[in-house]
Amino acid sequence: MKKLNPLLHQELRLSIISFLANVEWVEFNKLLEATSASKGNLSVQLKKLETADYIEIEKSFKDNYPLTRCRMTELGRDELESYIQTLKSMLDI
Amino acid sequence: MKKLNPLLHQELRLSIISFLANVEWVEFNKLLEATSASKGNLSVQLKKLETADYIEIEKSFKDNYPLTRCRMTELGRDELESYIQTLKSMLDI
DNA sequence: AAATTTGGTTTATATTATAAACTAGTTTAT
DNA sequence: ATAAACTAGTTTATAATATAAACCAAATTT
Repeated sequence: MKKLNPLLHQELRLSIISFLANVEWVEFNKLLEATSASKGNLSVQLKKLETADYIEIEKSFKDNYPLTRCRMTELGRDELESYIQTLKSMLDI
Repeated sequence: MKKLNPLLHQELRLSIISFLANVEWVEFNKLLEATSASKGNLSVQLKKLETADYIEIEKSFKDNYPLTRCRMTELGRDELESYIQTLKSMLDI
């Protein structure tokens, strides 16, 4: 039985990654809304995904305010695909 | 976005449940082999699943040794099905 | 110019997972 | 018959992880 990637096998990070899978650059606040996470938790989990190179984080300013955007990397996409395959075989779906 | 049942969204417990989904009564040692877990971890996670009534645990003796068998309950089966549906919608699969 | 809001980050705490240590007994070798 | 080794687990101490509360810097509103 193949092991589930523990970085992806966590609800918030999986929500983030599966959300990012369908779009390009997404703002922090958009993810906040999409995932219903707290800001602190979202910040921490985004950094973990970034550290693993599953997403990239780009910081800028918009209308004078800091603005953080994220998008998935190729590695992130590959790992998600692989995670899904593992799940499918585990669950027979 | 529906929440993933945290009792099932854990690798070992998910392995246990998805293994039990396809069989009837299974012995502790069989699960040990099927999941490659440590005995302690398996014992703990089985108890959690039993506490939630997702599985039942039956203790007996075989050839003088204690023997523990488990099987899934109807609730366990329902919750697994529901977990899979949530995952599918989350991951678009 | 004080109070509030925005857009986050850091960090302390709570939760969870895991493996090491233990229990209780059985079998085997001496 | 008794010590050593093994079976089949459980308990518990520690490690890892998740989460939210507290914080920060700057911008805006009053």
